[in-house]
Amino acid sequence: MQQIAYYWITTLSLKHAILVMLEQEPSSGYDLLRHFRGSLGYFWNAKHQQIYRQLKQLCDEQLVTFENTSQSHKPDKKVYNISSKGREELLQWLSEPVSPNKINDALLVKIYGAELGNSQNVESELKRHIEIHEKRLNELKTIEQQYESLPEDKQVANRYPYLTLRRGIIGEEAWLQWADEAIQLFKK
Amino acid sequence: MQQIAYYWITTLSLKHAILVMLEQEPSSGYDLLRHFRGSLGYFWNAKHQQIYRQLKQLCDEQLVTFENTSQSHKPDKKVYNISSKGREELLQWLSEPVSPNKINDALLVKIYGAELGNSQNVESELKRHIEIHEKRLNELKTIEQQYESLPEDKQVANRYPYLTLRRGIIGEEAWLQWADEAIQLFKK
DNA sequence: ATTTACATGTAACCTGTTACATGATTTT
DNA sequence: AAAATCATGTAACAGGTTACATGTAAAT
Repeated sequence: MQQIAYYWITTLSLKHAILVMLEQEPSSGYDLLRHFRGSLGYFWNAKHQQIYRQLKQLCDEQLVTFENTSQSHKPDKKVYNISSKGREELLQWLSEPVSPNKINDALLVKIYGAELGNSQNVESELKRHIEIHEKRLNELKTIEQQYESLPEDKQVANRYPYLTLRRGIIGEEAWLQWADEAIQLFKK
Repeated sequence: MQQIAYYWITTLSLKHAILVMLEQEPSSGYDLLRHFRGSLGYFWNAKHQQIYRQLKQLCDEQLVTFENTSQSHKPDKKVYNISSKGREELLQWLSEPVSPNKINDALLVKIYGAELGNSQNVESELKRHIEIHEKRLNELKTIEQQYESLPEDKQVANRYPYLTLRRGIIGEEAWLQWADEAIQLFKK
């Protein structure tokens, strides 16, 4: 069996993505949501319904605890903390292998089948995506500039998150480079 | 609402990926599975259980038809054909926008949290992934060489699938370029 | 002898999305 | 006045994974 080396590969990463964030600082579900929309969102996505459901499960498993916190001029919120059991779980997960990212890219399915339909539709769809990716690249580069203006000790402290940012930047640049090639082909 | 422009964006792409393949040639579930493991697999993945279930649904929706085919020295198989209703559905889908690819990358979650655990574990995990990506890049380049040795008319006929191949190659090269940066950082 | 390829499925479960639901405060 | 942000949830459904299930034929 070719796959035997991978049979113990772990999945369940929403759980661990949340634990990583809670390890950095106690957060409410809404805080986590914003985190997912910001930096983490470039490599892990989740909707609020998923986050709240997952937090409930994490409570049931005693991997996190929470406290109700009242705020002035804002609704109450539940602030979650990672527990020692949660920390153990996280360290265990960090030491295990993961399988490479699964890719399901509908735009490429469309391009693959572009011959069948109206290729102009596909071309304008491609252009729409180019705008989205350009915007995202600019956002990432802005974050990179902020990182580069940090004092050196803070840069060192954040070097691993910075690496994930670099992944985003390199990935988006490559995407746009490919899109250039694609546009050239559609022009022919 | 920022998202309002996208509210009619379609999903459901396993369905359409299968229809695209059936439009090219009638296939059994097993044929589709191999297709997903081969060229298409670099941007759309599905397990056999998912494919067989989806084919059943497509039958129920009358988007495909099938015939039982017996083969010598091999088990019987069901060969599926796209129906005219399926062709309509496919053309409709090709003309609609899709949302950009959702990314959920567990390796990046690990790197993001690398400070918390043993960074050597993360480094060796990264090296394992580098091997996988190098292997995949080589496979893609082999397919590209096959494409380049085709006569020009066949190259033109396959230019859209070729574009998806280019996406794979450029994407893998960028991934490996990033991994180089990452390895440099771990050495420090 | 063992593994890989061929070929198709069911059942249980986990993960992710969409729709529905509420309500205060702040900004435009 | 309308929209965005803050804040948390339920319910139904769709999409994807893992485990179970079976059996032949060809290749190593």
